[in-house]
Amino acid sequence: MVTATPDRLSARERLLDAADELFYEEGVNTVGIDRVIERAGVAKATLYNAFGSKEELVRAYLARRHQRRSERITVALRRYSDPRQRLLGVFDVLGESFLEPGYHGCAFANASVEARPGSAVVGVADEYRAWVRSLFVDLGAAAGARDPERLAGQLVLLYDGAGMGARMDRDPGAAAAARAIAEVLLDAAIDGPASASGVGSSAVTPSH
Amino acid sequence: MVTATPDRLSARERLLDAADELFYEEGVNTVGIDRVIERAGVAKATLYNAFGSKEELVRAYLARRHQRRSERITVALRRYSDPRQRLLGVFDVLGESFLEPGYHGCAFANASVEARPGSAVVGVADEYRAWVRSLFVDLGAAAGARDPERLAGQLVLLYDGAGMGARMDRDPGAAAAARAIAEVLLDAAIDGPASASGVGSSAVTPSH
DNA sequence: ACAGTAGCAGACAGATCTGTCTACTGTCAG
DNA sequence: CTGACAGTAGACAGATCTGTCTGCTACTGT
Repeated sequence: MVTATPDRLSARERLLDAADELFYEEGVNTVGIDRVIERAGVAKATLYNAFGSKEELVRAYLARRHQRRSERITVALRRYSDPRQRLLGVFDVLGESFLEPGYHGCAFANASVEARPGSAVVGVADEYRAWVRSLFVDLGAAAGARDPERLAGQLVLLYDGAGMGARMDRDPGAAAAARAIAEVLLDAAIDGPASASGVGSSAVTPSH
Repeated sequence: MVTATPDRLSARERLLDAADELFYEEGVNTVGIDRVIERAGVAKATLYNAFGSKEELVRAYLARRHQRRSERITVALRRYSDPRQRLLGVFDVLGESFLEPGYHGCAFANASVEARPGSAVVGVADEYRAWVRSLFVDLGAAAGARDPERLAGQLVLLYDGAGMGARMDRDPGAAAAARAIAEVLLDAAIDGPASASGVGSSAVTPSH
């Protein structure tokens, strides 16, 4: 039902492919429906029959992106058995993404900038971020962190910073920089009780 | 010439004020010219007389934002004389920004998402980022970092990560988290040659 | 054979956006 | 007083965008 003939994907699938390329590459608001259906080789009625609205197409595009990204990371981490390597491996995957041609930053962050505040787009972005965070919590716990939640917060910050730097400075090396910092933080999170300053308690909860 | 009567700002200034609020709050592409001139209380011809195009208005809005932000940080850092406090103070200013009502992330990053690739917007964003980086280089050097360039790269990454986290997770505490990490990195950049792992050389250059 | 379904092509409505143009108004220097 | 100037109000052109609707085609299960 979803799958069409073997050599030709279903209209829905082709629409999602086209949406993925165009929306990610050029932005959600810049790309009109007409260009999406043109690239997908699909009639306009088919799009509205399958998705109902542009916003829903955008939501579906992001949902699929979330699914593929989490799968990709999960699979890539299977290469490692050492918990420490597994945690740092997330940044290696990130670095691979940065090197892909046409990297334009985090799709969820980008779409979220263009979305209306109450939009469903914000919802998928939240889900994605929750997934990343919980991934880091699990990896941190497995690696023996004293406070996995706190470490995860720090790692998400590095994850975000790397993505932003890679986009704004066109510098794929941001992933390696983030990885190096992650190593330091991971060591600090496993070793004895706090190294020098009051990092132990003043970070995860705002002190204002 | 620029300044009008004392109680009433010049049309150009009122346009920039309106553009700043609307473009930052709701996005550059979402807000039309009509809404800007309506809020500024200005005729449409006046806008095109003063700026020539919407893109130029956007550019001017970002340029003023850059100027104000750098001034704000510079002034705030005058409170401290200790180089270490001055460096970390940048993240305190960041935290204050996050607490302001209606914080919506880095204006340059947001505008850059919505801009066309070759746009002048990308140029001002680059200038802003170059300024932030050189600020961190100077502060790091003053604080006695062995490799101020490398440290600055790390701090920019934290700066970006904090901004992204504050926006996407609606969490102003991201600044404090970034500050805590910055402390660790600053210590590591000043102390003896590398603490545990090979952080000393493998970070600034990607090891892939 | 035939009904049902999925899809294609494209016209169309209605809204919105940028940018231009005309005509009017108030202020101030000379 | 008068001409230059800066600004106001709003109509207008031309483009573009979302979403709907009509008619036609091709395949597929019974």
